[in-house]
Amino acid sequence: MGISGLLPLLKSIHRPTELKKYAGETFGVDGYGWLHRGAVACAIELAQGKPTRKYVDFAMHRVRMFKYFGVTPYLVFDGDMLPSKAKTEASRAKRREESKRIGLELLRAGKPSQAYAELQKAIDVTPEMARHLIEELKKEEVPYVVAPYEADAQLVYLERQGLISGIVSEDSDLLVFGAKRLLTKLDQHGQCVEINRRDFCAVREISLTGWTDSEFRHMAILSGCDYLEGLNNIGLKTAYRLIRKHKTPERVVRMLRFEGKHQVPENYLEDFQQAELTFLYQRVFCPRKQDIVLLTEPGPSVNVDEMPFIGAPIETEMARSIAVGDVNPITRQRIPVPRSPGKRRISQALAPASGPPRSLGKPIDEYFKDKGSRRIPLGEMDPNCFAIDPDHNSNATAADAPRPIVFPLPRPYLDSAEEPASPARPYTNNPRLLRRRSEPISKLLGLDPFGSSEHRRRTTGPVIQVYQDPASSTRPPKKARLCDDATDEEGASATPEKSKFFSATQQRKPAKKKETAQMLMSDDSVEEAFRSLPDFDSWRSEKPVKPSDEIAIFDEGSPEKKSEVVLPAAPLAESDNVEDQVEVPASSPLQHGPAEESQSQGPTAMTPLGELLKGFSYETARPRTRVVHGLPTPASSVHPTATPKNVHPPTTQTPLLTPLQRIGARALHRTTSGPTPTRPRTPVSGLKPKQLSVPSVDPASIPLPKVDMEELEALNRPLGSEDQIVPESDGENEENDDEDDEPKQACSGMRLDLSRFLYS
DNA sequence: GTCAAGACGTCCG
DNA sequence: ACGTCTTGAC
Repeated sequence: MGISGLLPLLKSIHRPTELKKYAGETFGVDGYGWLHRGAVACAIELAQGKPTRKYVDFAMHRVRMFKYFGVTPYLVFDGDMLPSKAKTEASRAKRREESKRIGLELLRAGKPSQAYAELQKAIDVTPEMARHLIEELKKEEVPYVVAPYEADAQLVYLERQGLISGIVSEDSDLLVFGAKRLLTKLDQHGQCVEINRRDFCAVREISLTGWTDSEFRHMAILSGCDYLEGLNNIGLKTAYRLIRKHKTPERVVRMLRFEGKHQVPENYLEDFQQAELTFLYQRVFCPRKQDIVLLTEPGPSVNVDEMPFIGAPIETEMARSIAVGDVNPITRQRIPVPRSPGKRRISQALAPASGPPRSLGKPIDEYFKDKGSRRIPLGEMDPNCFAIDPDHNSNATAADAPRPIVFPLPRPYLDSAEEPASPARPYTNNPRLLRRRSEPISKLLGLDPFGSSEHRRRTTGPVIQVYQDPASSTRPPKKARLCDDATDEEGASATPEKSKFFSATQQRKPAKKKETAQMLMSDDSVEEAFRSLPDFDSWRSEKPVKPSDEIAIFDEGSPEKKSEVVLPAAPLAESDNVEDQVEVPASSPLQHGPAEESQSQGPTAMTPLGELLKGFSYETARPRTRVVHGLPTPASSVHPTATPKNVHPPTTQTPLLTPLQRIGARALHRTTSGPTPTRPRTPVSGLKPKQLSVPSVDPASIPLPKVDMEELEALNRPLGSEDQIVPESDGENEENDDEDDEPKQACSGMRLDLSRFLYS
């Protein structure tokens, strides 16, 4: 279930990838999902009560696929259901029963296909089924855990703890829980799609730029989620608009009631808050502490006792028993150990643990201190050996029973810092940057209703390179509609900025589509870009110009290129050495002193533009993005989705740079490692530089428009391993990162992928 | 009056 | 994921 329509809404930040690109990492997976899919294959047998283990086979097949690709799966199973879900679960159970009945009838009636279809709806994944799978997982040393309540929350917790570096799931709820890295649409070949929280700023469908987790969550809940029915006629888009416009759920509800167009239940707000608290504080099992904890560390103002809806507390020993799969999380009864399916595996199971890396430090040792018993193939044990009296069993379990195997990841950066994961891929982590960016705006403004004190680990900052071209004729109206009423409410702070910007622009091309202009005005990604024009500052320090003139630079090249230039909203984000010339310190008087970042830049922080922008308190408080002004070959800033006209101009093909551009290009070149719109760094061997510049590629030959070449390159780069290799790198010593030192990395093999990717 | 965005229901893998 | 229906804007 989850939030219907959320994943499609984020389509523009879907990054096609393959599992093998995450080799060496551990990914959490939703065990229920795999079991369910496996169960579909044997729906009939299950409905008939026949013994079958096909669902186990399916899941294990996936496990092996993960291993094959070098990725460690960390299976997480659902536990008990939350009170808030109990009702819906009850009705679902009823429906399953109904489907089962109908299905079996159809079967008897000799309509197998219809029966099958019906029986698929009757599938119920039980703790016993999970237990069967768990037995196999133990044999293969696959880490797993049974969540006290929902697997989603558990997965996100594991991710925050750095026990996994991402989550493989089809459930969009994970994003609402705060997942940072989600892999979806995984197929049997290992193809999948990555959705990264840090890319949210790049979503094209709606502008989530600067949105906090809190706002995002509000939007999701408002549109309807598992914990709270949505209001009639309010889907995601509308919810987005409402939150954007009114900022807080309270105000949204007040407005809705005032307008009377929507009927809002009496206690909607209370329910809403409960839903949110459930997303925030649901109980999970911490493999490190071996105990129940809350998904989010509660602040002082949070009274857990007043939140029964997040699930009842669970005693430590019980929680452990549940976590390892010994006890049914719902009934709290011991789950009988299934009779051995796997005699063939005995030897393997008995084999001295080759499994988990040994030198892993103490938490791990703890997990393995019960090694002895773990080695005994449970499947071969007497099923009753665990059937102890309830009083006693918890103790026994805690001490003797197998525990989830937890591999501390070979990913130093995960544990090292507050700023965890900044993982891999096209990203780099500049803690400072992230920190800055993660400051919730609403907080700054004192708007956050439920005090989004939340997690410290939020990743909000813009990270990926986005080539939003507001002028792109592809989507203006939609966005305009989504944003327009936001603009009129946004108040004085925002408006002037826009008008300044656009008055300038419009003067230039008055006759140009008015529509477009309006759309632009309503598009805050423009503000975003404008606000953060990095190099404006630097430029100006050398040769001050009026903002409008700066804009002019963009426009001048060629009218249609304006779009490209205006927006590469950006990313930079990830450059490690951000503070160099390229970065625009500025923009946010509210948020941070230019202090640290501008050793060399100090002065630029308050350049004319900076001052200009001072007025826009709200806007400027948002995370900033970096824009790469047209310079480096325009090509680089062309997003694949750009209309052909954007791509074609021959001029874009010529890498001729003005001196100024060269400076900028050099700076960017040197300082960025993430996907940036900048002129390509040295391409991976096997690719000619030219191939990286978009114009040289026929747009038509690019099947996946959402990906741009820079990103592709970045994606194919072994950043994951970089992180591992350079654990402590604070970002200052990686100048060459994205350049030619790649060969050094242990990923020469991946290069092939790039070309494949490019031309497939 | 038209058009299109968005919500919602149904079907499919 | 697709298709239909309702609603709101122009």
